[in-house]
Amino acid sequence: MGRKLDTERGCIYSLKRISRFIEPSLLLFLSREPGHGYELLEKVRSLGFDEDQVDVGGVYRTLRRMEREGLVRSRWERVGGRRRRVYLITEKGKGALEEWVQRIEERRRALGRFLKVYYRRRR
Amino acid sequence: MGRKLDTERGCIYSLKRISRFIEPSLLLFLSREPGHGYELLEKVRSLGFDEDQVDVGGVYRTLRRMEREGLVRSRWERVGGRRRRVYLITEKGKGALEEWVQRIEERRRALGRFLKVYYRRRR
DNA sequence: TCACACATATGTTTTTTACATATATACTAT
DNA sequence: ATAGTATATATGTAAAAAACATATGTGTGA
Repeated sequence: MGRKLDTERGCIYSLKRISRFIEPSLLLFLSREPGHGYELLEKVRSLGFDEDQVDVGGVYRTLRRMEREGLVRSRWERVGGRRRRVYLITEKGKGALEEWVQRIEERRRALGRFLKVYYRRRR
Repeated sequence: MGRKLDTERGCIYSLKRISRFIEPSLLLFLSREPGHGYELLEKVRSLGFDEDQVDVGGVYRTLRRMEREGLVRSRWERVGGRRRRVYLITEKGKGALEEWVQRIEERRRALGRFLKVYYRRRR
């Protein structure tokens, strides 16, 4: 999106994402069961972090990066002639998820503090 | 920081910030009362979004950008010989804050969904 | 006068995001 | 048949944001 495009779109304010959620979300779903990119994309979208759509390219790119870093492994699968790269979480990936969860709980509390300050006077 | 530096530091996992909180936090505090950068820096830090310290440069840069965008205005003040650039929120800035609050509430709910999925099976 | 807190700011590099584009197969309606 | 849509996996690139370093100057207290 970006400020430039916001203006082009005619939006008054340009609010961007408060992000970095693709990696933890992918690890989360992969910690439950193996999955492929397209499927994981839908699951990540279901969390609703993004008012728009989650970037498809971002999901695939993040999966490949996580594989390079040893957080996940992958293998090709063929389901009815359709090829899929199915990802599995590694032990290292599980450790990373645990850390993400701590981080996310912290972040959620911080957002709570933000809102507490916001609503302190009004309403 | 970044992945490279994480490795250099000897960290096992490289978790980065889930960010974009400086702008909304500055608007939040300025919606309560005018303030200058150094003071606002401390207030933003008090929200605890960041496990580390909030970037000083980021705060000042964001304030200047917001002024260019008309979200805040500023004037120099002299307090005991010490010069400060005091910022005030504008009507446009208040509008932007309202939108940020919506966004932040959404985001908080999304984090809640994330954690709900995480804790669904374990514990 | 030395250190430290207060105060503001910019330069630069790296990382992340956003958006566009490319490719290929399977299925579904016309 | 074939055109369109859903499934599926990527990469290229530009813009934005973040991280980190550095520069500068004043006030205050030891």
